[in-house]
Amino acid sequence: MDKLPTIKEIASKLNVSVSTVSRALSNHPRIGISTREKVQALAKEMGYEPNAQAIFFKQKKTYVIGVVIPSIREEFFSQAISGIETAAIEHQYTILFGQSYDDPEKEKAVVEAMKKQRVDGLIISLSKQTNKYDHLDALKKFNIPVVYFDRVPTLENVHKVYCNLYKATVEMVGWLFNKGYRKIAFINGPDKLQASKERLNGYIEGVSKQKLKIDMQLVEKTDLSKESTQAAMHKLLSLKNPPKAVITFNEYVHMDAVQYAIKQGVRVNKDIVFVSYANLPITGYTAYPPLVSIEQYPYGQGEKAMQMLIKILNKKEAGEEKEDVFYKEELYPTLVAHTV
Amino acid sequence: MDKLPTIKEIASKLNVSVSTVSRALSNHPRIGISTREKVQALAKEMGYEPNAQAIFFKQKKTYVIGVVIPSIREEFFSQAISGIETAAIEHQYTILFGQSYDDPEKEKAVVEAMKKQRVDGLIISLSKQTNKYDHLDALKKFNIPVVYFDRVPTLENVHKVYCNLYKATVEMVGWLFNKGYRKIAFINGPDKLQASKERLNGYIEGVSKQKLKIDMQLVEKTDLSKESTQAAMHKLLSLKNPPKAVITFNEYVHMDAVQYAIKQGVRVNKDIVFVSYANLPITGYTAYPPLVSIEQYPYGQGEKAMQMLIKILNKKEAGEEKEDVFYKEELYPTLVAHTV
DNA sequence: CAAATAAGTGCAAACGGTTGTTCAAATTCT
DNA sequence: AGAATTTGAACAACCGTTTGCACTTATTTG
Repeated sequence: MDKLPTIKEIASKLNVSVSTVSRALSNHPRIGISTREKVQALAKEMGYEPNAQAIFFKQKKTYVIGVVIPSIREEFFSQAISGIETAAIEHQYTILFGQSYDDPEKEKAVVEAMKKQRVDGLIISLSKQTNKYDHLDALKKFNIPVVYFDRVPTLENVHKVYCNLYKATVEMVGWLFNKGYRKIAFINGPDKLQASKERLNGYIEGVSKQKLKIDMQLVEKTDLSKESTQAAMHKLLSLKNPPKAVITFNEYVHMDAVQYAIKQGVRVNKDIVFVSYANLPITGYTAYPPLVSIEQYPYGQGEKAMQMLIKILNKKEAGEEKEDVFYKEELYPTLVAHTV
Repeated sequence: MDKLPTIKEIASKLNVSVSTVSRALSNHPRIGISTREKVQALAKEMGYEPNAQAIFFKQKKTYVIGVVIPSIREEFFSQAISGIETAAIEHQYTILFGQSYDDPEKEKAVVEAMKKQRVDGLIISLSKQTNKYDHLDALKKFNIPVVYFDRVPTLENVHKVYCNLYKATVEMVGWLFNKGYRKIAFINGPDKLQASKERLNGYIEGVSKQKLKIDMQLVEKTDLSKESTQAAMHKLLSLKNPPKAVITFNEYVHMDAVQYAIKQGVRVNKDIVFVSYANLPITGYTAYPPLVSIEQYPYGQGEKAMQMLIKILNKKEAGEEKEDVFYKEELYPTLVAHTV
């Protein structure tokens, strides 16, 4: 309805120029004290608020960061978002939000929408199927830096924050070994994810380290869907010699695997024990939490990713940007026994 | 580094005016076919993309909707966000995201940040402590319509989407009665929420309807924190005549109450049965899901809220806006037996 | 007391587009 | 052929704010 007050209106009411008003409002020293006060008083009275759109437009800066994740329904990512938001707010940035639903097409679409909005930067955790990065490379032309977190590409020349799960996985196998388990199965995630490779390598190293024979029959894969996880679990249970322990890719895979095992009459954590990655709050309420988990710090990863992005943006503004410098933050998680 | 191509550069390279380029790109009929093609070809070659910031600025429209919720970590809200996002994307809107963490101060801060960003509209689920609406009223001056969902204020002159839980609560009490339960306790949420009032009224009506005596000792309250819920459960268990059934405000209260009860040696769903509101995916994995829940359609509420907001925005643009028309969408949920 | 300096403002361009209006050339009509 | 019309493209204003520069007074300074 009624237009919002602008600097121009203040100017004309006071018979001064817009530049004077602009300077008066920002306490520019060249503006006389009386003018300054008059302007500020009127601005207040009229309920003037600077139009951020206009300012951002002029400054070619939006103070908006795009955040793209596979699915907000996964507690892991909702925790991550919280970390991202906290860091963003601290630095006056806001968050433009989008989900890929693990679909590369949708991922591309939201990334493009964000490009359109001219976000200052982008934080993304890849869809599990993404194997081309064109849509993200396109952001370079637009001078929009990208920080990957958790589900990062294996590329070297990108900014990223992630957990290196290799060591922790070795440790986890060792933990199981010490508890007396020898047949240790592993349900891994999609190949394309760096995380899957690390986990697999950790598993292999862990098994070797205990001088056990590596049996690839014990290594299954899931695309993270319930069905796929059930199929993997089914295969494992169908072995002549089923495993005594199962390591699962993440909490959701864990829950689905456990659920399936129970249906098959397995006495969970008795016939077969389960351990997993990620230690989420919800775990405490589930029927069969993993005996131990590997904490992946979703909140911390999100926070660090945002901080990294802000650092990059600041360098850019200061003109200190170097094309070939890529930041990498690698966290080394450890085992946590689950607190029931 | 290298600036992005603008309409101006295209114009100068082709020796035509910017207006011609602008029109050529938007297929304006007054532009000759040959010029049009030349322009579009060059635009493509240069990788031109319109600067949405500039356009939005001129059109005084951002295509950004602010979304404020208490906490993304609650699955209820992450589901709601998904619904909101789906509807938004369909209509080319994007989502600016913020959490209040159930803190009125933070809520105010994020609402103000969104006002600064000149969002086209706002969707909000109130913090459980919010009792003043100044920060939201302030948006009126900025012509930013607000749609409340789920945690809506009791005010009449606002747009809102919510579940009316009165009827479902009556039904739930009836269900328990039919199963033979007579001493039915109720752990309710914060007073200020409309939802709490509806539930309480439903409870009272439900109990009366079965010709049972209303015993206010059986009605406890929680601020939704774990401690508060435990305290409420503690009180109920300390009664000379503890309840045989407990209705809890939501899933989280349910889980905390159950956890506490177990610690006190209660055999859940044997000594005492538990029923709850909200039927979330995670429930299927929990140790003691409620026997029945009242589905609150978080996804649907989010989606409807977004659709409502878009309708309002469209009316506004068409100039059909009426100051005193307020939309209200009331959903009437029903009981669902929990699928384990 | 003229000249240099400082203080206080205004002018105008710029950010990247859109759009109403104007203007010239080409075409059609009478 | 001259008038009327259509076609194609340029001009210019505008959105709200910032900012370099110029300009006018007043105040110092030599």
